[in-house]
Amino acid sequence: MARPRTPLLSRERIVVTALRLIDDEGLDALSTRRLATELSVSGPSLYNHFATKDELLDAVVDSVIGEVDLSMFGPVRAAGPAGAAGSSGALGPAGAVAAAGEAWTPWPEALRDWARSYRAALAAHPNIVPVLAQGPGRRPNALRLADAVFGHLVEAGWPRGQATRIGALMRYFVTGSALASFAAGFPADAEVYDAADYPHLGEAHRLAGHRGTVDEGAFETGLEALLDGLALRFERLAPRP
Amino acid sequence: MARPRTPLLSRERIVVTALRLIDDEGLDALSTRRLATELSVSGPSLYNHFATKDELLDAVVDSVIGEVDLSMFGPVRAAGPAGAAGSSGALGPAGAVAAAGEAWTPWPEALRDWARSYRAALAAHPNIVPVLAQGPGRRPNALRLADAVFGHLVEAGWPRGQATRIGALMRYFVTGSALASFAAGFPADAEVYDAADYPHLGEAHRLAGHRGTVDEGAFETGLEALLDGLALRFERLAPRP
DNA sequence: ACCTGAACACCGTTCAAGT
DNA sequence: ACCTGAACACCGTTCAAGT
Repeated sequence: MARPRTPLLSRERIVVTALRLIDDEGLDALSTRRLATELSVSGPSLYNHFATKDELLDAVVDSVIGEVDLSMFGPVRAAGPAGAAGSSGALGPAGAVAAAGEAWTPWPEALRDWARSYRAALAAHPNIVPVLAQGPGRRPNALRLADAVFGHLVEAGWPRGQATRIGALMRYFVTGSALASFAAGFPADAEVYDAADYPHLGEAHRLAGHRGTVDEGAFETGLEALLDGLALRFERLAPRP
Repeated sequence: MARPRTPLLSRERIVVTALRLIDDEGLDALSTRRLATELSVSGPSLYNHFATKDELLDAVVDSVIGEVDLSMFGPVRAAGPAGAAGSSGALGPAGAVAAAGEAWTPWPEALRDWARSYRAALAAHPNIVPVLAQGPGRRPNALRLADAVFGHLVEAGWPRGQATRIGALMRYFVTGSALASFAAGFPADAEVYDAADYPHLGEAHRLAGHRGTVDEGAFETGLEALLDGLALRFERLAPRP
């Protein structure tokens, strides 16, 4: 067949199919040959659209990050020619509000909403989290996310150094919670938990059955604890009369 | 040569060499053939000691978890015939103290010390964290860790459901922080951070250079925030007069 | 019991060849 | 420009053969 008049593949079709394969069968199931079969082409065809498998994985990861809601951090900058509506010079909340006519969300609330959306996006595709957790790299959506969080915290009054740390620690917590289910990590087989070896794990075999609620509860508890702890720190920073 | 009179391999030698390979060259560099070469044997020899590569990886992971300090949670139960000194039935701190003659560490302090040791052990081998984060499975050291944390929290007065969530959220945070450096995830190349696209990331190219302090600072900030937030919750739970 | 080489069904990637 | 088959240097694992 050689070259068809209308291309059989596109980057988007490849990315979507790769993500589905990773979701359904795990990261190890994604081989270039298997993916090509899934797309009804031969293996090397993929190299017309991605230079390496790593570049393909990068695109898959960024498509997942793109699902994270960032609207709580203020006006979304257009992907096209930026700068026109740019509030890049804004030094505080007042500036952002004035520029966009949008309500400015207090940082704890914004952080909470964002963390939930972030976790939801990642938890929908847990098998790819180890790749994504390696950092933003040069992926546009990941950089946009980092920019939005950092910018909002600084505009809210956090010193830049602290804002960096908060961005980091929030990512630690969210990626850690999305990487794997805590509950499902404990085998459902009761015989694993010999009372002589593990005196407190007598009920651990039930965890996997309550996977959803356990993990969700742990995430929410941790998120609230983090925000409470950060609020204490923020008050110490800028004491209110 | 066939079978030598003294075995060329042992599980421990294989595990140690595998971990070194993973640390030095990444998880992908660990192939059974490459590992065998490193051990001066042929590939299939490994299968006399581990049934599969996954079983080998499990052993490597558990050896890393074994480095985590659990002494702050009280007397270490002997690996041999347990039960003799067993405080398995202890319902509170007083019981543990009496049984072992050891000081009982308040839960926030114990949790802090443990989290630091946990992170240090994992951060020393970041390339294997994705494997380890999948949960304790049937690995003895991982189960021992879960047992110690949960047991201590319950003895400290946390309801069992809350204790489970705290164990989970602490693991989220620690594994997330050890999985990858936040700072190193941002390319050191300043040209990545176009001001039109990412107005707040103008200094992000400097992050990688301060990798150690940024990640350490973020971990410590997050840990203190978590503990502060949990302390608030604990007070609400059992209000002091 | 513990090691070997040969073999099987896989990998990621390159490249010349086709339209 | 975009697809193909053939080829290269790899994989994890099985198995019969050796001592």
